Amino acid sequence: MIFSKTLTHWYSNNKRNLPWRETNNPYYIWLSEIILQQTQVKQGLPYYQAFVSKYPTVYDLAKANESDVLKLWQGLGYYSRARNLHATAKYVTNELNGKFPNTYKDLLKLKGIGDYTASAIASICFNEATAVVDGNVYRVLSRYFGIDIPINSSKGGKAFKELAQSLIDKNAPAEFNQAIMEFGATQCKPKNPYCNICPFKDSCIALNKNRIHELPVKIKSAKAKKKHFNFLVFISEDEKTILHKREGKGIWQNLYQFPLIETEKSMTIELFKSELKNNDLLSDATFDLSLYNKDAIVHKLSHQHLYTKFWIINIKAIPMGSVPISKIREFAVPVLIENFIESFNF
DNA sequence: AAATCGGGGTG
DNA sequence: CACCCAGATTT
Repeated sequence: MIFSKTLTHWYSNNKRNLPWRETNNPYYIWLSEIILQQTQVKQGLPYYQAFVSKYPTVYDLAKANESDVLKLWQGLGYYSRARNLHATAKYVTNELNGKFPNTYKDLLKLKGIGDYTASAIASICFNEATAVVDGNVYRVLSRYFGIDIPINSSKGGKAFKELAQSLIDKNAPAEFNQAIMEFGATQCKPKNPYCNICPFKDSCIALNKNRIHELPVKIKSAKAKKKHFNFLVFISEDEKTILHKREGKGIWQNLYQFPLIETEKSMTIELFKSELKNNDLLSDATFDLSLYNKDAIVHKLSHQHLYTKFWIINIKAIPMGSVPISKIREFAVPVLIENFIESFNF
């Protein structure tokens, strides 16, 4: 009780003004929570504004095309969030008559909503006392209580959820949940937290045992794998190119890209010319090949480092599946492709 | 339980 | 370079 009181008092004096704090409408809260998954407020804020502006209600989002939703999501990453967002908007509109579920248990059934998001919506919109556990909560609780169970282990997930649940103010769950996250985000930061002005400085176990820097404990993930991407940037005499939609598993599902040839090693122009001889897109056409970037562009993702070369292919005509170059900015593309499009002088 | 899914930012 | 972010889902 003293913990939650101290926390919410701190919050009342230190909370940021954020647009999703001006409403309890589950559509807006849901939208903000999906956008903010693994995403800092600063990065997500403009996307939230754009989505609210373009899709003011869940009905508007439901009747959009997935390609338009992905285009608005472009650059934010973790694109399954956008696909699930759209699918859930359609489900809520068509199967639930536009009304979001109003309990943790029922919210959990929706695509893209896991324990954290169900707890956030249930508490903020419906006053249900379910504790959120996000990266901020792991950090605050592991430090304050001196807990060194790895936060990304199944044991840690359960332990911290139960601890947060035991601490939540059942009379003000929305306030408590947002307070502990805000506290973790702006005060009890990963590096250089403001312990000298912390309201918990006397009772924080990590601070008093000088363990701030070693908590929370996290199991390390594998290092990223290197890949070599070669994009084929076709340019025909009538100013058309080729874009392919990424399908199946893997990164960037349902986004567009130039035709891709992945190779084991970095390609020189000689190696790549022979690589192209047995390519469907270029079977018996005459073309002129040049390399846009001599040194590979390294695009770093969580689990892959993409060493990328853009190959320019000037060709007389593109028989099928071509796109006017003037329209390529209408497609949702990965940041890697977007950066190329913006820097290349088409 | 471990791997996968992005991109921006910090120290 | 490692680590983190208002996590969820698949393997």
